[in-house]
Amino acid sequence: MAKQNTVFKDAFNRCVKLLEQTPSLPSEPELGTTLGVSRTTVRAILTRLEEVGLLTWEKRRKIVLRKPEAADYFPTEETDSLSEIIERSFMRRILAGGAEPGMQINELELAREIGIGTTSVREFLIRFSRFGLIEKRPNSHWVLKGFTRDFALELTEVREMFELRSAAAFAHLPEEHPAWQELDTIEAVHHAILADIENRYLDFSELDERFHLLVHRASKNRFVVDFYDVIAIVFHYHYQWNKTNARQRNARALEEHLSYIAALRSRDPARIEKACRQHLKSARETLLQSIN
Amino acid sequence: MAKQNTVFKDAFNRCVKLLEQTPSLPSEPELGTTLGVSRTTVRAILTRLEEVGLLTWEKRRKIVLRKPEAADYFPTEETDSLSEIIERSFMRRILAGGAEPGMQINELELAREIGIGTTSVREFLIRFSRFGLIEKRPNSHWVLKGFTRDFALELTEVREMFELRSAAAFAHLPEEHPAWQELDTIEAVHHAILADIENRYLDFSELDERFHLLVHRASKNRFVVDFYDVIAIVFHYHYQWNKTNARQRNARALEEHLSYIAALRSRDPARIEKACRQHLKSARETLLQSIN
DNA sequence: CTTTTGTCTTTTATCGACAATAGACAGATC
DNA sequence: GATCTGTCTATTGTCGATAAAAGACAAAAG
Repeated sequence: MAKQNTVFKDAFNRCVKLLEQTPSLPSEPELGTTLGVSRTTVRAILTRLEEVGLLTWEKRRKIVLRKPEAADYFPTEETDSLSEIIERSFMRRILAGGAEPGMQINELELAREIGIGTTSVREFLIRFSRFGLIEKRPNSHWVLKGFTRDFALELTEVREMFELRSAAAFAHLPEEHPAWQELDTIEAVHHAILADIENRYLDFSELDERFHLLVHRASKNRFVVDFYDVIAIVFHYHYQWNKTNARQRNARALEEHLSYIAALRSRDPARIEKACRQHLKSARETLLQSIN
Repeated sequence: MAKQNTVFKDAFNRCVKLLEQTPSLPSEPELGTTLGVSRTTVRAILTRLEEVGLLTWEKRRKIVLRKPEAADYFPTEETDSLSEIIERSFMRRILAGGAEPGMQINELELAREIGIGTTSVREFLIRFSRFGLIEKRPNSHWVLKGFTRDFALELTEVREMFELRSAAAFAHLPEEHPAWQELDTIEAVHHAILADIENRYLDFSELDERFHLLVHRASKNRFVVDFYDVIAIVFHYHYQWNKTNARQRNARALEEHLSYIAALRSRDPARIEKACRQHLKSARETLLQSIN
């Protein structure tokens, strides 16, 4: 194949879910906006909906014929984009598998293992290289630098620099800035998770990312915001593969976030710095623990 | 063609230059190390040297037959790697040419214009995206964010954070660390250029990069060091296309560097910070001037 | 026994091709 | 007259193929 049709399949699935609620569908451009795809893809979706007997479609008349069933959806494995597949596969190798620092990375081997072309692997590695975990030797292989203690320390050093500055900038956002409202929402989710911590402690990972990204955005600096990608990916996979004491750790982090949020709202620089440092310190310790 | 043989051509040229001085050549592995290429390429070079009548080559006997002439070298246009060509071409478009922020970037068009395949352009854009000047819309075009005032301010903000910290770390390098010796060398070059500033002021650009990179390396943080790439590329092209008052600006920067170097050598934190801030401030002003 | 050379295999860099997806434009419909 | 649909074109994402370059290994030379 020349190109995966994951955009189509993913949008199709989301459209079927939409179908469960409405008896008909809006116009093609509107549906395109809702699903975040082009009209070409919308039309492909409509064609298929008709084929599987979920819809009658004639120009503007789009009438739902029956309730969607589980079998109508594409399997979730088929809706992941190629780069997501490569990323997961690669991160598993270097975080979970016994991948030692200094190891060579072979494009061809990786491609064959995942069952894709070399171009995609190359592009992934180039994109991934900005995370500082791998390095290219021109005309030769990539070298795995590894998820080492040094890596974690360098990462957190920059993170702390950036986040302290962003947190300070947050206090100066005007009252009407949407970030304050998002902060309220995020705080509410914190309380909700804490209230049912036993069952929901795994929801923390996503919330953590949402909160810190909000803080980083206050810096209004693209390099600071972009750097948060590096932090996010590391913590994301770290949470995924290291679940010892997760409940306890997450509960503690949630409490720290709440103090941090309260400090931000007070707009008191000293208090903000204190709460921020406190949380960053325990985040660093958590990360370091998982390495040694 | 599948691959440019620029590695061969460039190494060949460097080898011919080597030939001007010695009557014979060392072993294949040694020559490979000197030129920074593999033995395969070394043998290709030797083969061609023999073909053009510069060398007799039989096993270990490699005897130079005549002095190289200008015609023996490959033209310099042919020794630039593809990514260098793309980079220059692209930077000219966005810095020199009238490229407005928000403009779309078309891979195919770029490729045709430069006369290369789309894959190379794509890979270049992916690598280049970390400089924060362009942004990808998945399944669609790239957007030029442009070399704007905001860009320059965000860049220098991070630069100042990183460099102040690196400069402070420099003071703690042990006496025997090679950086101190490199600092001496760099200082000497400063004096040399200043002594003949009228003719050599354009040498500043390269020296500037060498000096600041040395400072950033003292941070021992890969993210800090990697970020210097962004600064370097921006200043590099900035120096290249904005030469108004260059002599005067560079002379001033050289003087600032000298104070900065003296401060580093004093290991006095307050003095280092002052000299560093002073220089960063005027570097920022220079950059901003060139934008508006 | 260390280094060099001859030979061979593996890997990277780059290209062109093509399906998926985006997007443009004119005529049709409200 | 604004929005929608039908149709067509342009661009992106991915693949396999191939020359350039790296690199492995054994035999030869010091």
